[in-house]
Amino acid sequence: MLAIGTLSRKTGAKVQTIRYYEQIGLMNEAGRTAGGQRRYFEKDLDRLAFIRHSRQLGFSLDSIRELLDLSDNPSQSCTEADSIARRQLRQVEQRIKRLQALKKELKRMVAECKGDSVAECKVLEVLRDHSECLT
Amino acid sequence: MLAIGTLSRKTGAKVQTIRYYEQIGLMNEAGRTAGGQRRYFEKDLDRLAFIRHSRQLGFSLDSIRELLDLSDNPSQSCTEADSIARRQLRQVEQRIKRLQALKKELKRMVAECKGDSVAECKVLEVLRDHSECLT
DNA sequence: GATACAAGCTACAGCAGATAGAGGTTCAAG
DNA sequence: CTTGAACCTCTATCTGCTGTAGCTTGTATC
Repeated sequence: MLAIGTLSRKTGAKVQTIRYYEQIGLMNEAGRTAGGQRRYFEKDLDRLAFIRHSRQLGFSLDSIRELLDLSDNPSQSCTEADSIARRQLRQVEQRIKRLQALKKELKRMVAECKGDSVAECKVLEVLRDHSECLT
Repeated sequence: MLAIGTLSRKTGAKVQTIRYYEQIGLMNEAGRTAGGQRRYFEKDLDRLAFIRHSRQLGFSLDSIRELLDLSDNPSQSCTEADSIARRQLRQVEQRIKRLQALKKELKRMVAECKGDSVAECKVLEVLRDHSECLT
C-alpha cells in the first residue's frame, strides 16, 4: 500500500495533481485508511505513470481518458488507439510548423536590431507594422 | 471615433477580448459616449494591432506589456526590447526541440502498430512503459 | 418623431491543466 | 507519548481568453 507522496515521488506528479486526477475521474477513487488518507496499489502507480507519460507526449486529458478506456478493455481492436496517436502526431507536426514560422520571424526581428534607441528599434517596428510580416 | 466592433473587425480581436485587454490594463481605458459605449482613436487601433501581432508571435501578455512600455518611451535604448525578443526566440526554439522529440516518439509508436487487438497494441504499450521511451 | 434591430453594455461562469495556500488532522519513528 | 513530516479538504489563483444572460444604446429607415 502506497501513500500519495510515494506515488508522487515515483511518477513525478505533484501530490495535488494526483488528487486533481482523482477529482476529474482520471484516476480511480483511492482506498482510504481509517484516518482518511489515500492508499494505492501497484496498478494505480501504473495508471498514473501511463497518464504522466501520455501528458509528456502532449496528449490532452480527454485523449488520455480514451486511451485508458481502451487499455481497460483489451479485447477491442487497436485501431482506435492508433488513430488517437495519429491525431496527436498531426497536431504536433502542425505546432512545429507554426513555431518554425514564428522562429523565422523572430530571428529576422532581432537580426535587424542594432541597439539604437527605441525610436528606431526594429523589434518594435516589426511588431507595430504587421504588413512587413512573413506569417 | 471608432466603435469597439470596428476595432474588432480591423484587428481580428474579438470584442470581448478588447474589453478584457482594457480590464487587465493592456489597453487604455476607452472614452465613452453619453450612453456609455466605448469610442476609440486611431492610436488605440495601432496599439491593439501591436498587441495582436505580438500575440501571433507567441509573446505573453506580460512581455507585451513590457514592449508597450518601451514603445511608449522612445528615448530609451532598444536593448531591452531586443532582449525580450531574444528570450522569446529562445523559448520558441526550445519548444520546437521538445516537439520534435515528441514527434519522433509518436512516429515510432504508430509505425509499430499493426492493427492487432488492444492487448498487443504498441501504442498503449509504449505509453505504459516509459523505460522504452526516447525522451 | 416612432420604430426596429444590430451592436453595445455589465457581470459572471467556464475552459485546460494544473498549482498554491490556509488551517486542520493523521501516521509512524523514536 | 511525543514530535513533526506528511496527509486532509476547501478555496483561490494562474493564462488568455470565450460565452451567456439580460439589459441598454445608437442609428437607419419610415
